[in-house]
Amino acid sequence: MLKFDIEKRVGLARVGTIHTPHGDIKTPAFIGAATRATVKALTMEQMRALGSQSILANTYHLVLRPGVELIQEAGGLAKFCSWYGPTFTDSGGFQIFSLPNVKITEHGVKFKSHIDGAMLEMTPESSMQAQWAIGADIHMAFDHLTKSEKYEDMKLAMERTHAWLDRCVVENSKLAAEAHAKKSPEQYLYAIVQGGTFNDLRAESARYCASKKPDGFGIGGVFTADGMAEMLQTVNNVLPENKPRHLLGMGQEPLDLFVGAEYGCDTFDCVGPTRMARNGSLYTLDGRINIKNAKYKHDFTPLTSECNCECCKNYNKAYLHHLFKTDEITAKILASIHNEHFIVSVVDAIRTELLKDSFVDYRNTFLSRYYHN
RNA sequence: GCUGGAAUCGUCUAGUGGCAAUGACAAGAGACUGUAAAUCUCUCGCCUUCGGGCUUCGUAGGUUCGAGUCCUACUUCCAGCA
Repeated sequence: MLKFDIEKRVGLARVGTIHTPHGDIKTPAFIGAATRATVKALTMEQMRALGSQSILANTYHLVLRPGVELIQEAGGLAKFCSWYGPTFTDSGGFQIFSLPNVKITEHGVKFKSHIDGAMLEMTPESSMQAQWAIGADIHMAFDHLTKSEKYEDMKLAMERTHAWLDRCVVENSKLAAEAHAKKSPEQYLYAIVQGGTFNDLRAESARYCASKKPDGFGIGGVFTADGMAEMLQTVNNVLPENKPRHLLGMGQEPLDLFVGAEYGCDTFDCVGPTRMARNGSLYTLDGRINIKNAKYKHDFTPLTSECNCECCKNYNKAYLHHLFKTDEITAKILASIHNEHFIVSVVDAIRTELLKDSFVDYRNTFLSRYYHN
């Protein structure tokens, strides 16, 4: 069983530590999105230096390339990419949602590979097998997201997620027993709560997931902060307190992280910070700015004087503007260092402020300044 | 000097008688949430009440209902010959 210590509770919020075989995660924490075993534009050394505690890779993408066998040959995901710390994998469920040409049946999902067009099938069993082979510390159950906003569709997706969770749990036990026999490190399974924007479905999903007694929970299918507080209250009041909760995919907006942590989520992951960075949209305490805008051409001040990332400590906005306008690789690297550091730091600060009992003041001050415009 | 060829939005370019005129780049702005994203979208002659109006393809004339496109001269550039 995954060890999770909670040292402080403030309402639904908690400060804790997830103990994995490859190290601890002090929560709340932002997990870097390393979809293809890399956080785009960043080295693992840079990730460590900017304060990241853990990364999350994607099973679908790694199955396609380089293939699960190669990662096994390397000694698992962490060794393969030289991340000497805790790792997560997402199940591939999100790709049902994001890729065109997917065929969903009770058995599983048929994808058309976006690389060579080959038909591939992923099932709860095959996702579990792939995740065990990839060897991250924490795995996500294979779930079903839907683009539909209709209640009936959301209910069906949730029910399928539950049926698949049953199969994930069975397969996971089998694989865990095999690993245990071989004395290889333990790996853990998070069930994923679905239910969309419907709180009765969310509550039902949380109850169902909890009944399966997984090691932790992912909360999936969340796309905006609208209604998130209420939804998280519904879900996290049902989920057992003593297990970690990961809010899947949210964290592009600082608001997501404040609401997520306040209402009981422990970890977050999001591609937003690095994608924003590559596209020139950079976080400051006064909101995001587009560094490519002409007004920064002659601005020789740092992005923000209150940031101590490598980018802000050493470079100015005019230089970053120049790097973006000339499409230099360094632009994306520095911007990614900054944005990832910014978001990791926001969540770290939430942890600190919860411990100091000053969370609410911090949140109000931060958000009113950040969303001032 | 002669003989050819060329001149179109900031740049390169499409266009060989029929709607301010193609594409790329540059420029300006926007979007992005478990990454098919180093991506995508919009604007890009001037004015506009968004219906449209006005002025444009080196310069000046001409032919034509109509010219970036054909003709004449000039200017500039390129190539070859003197």
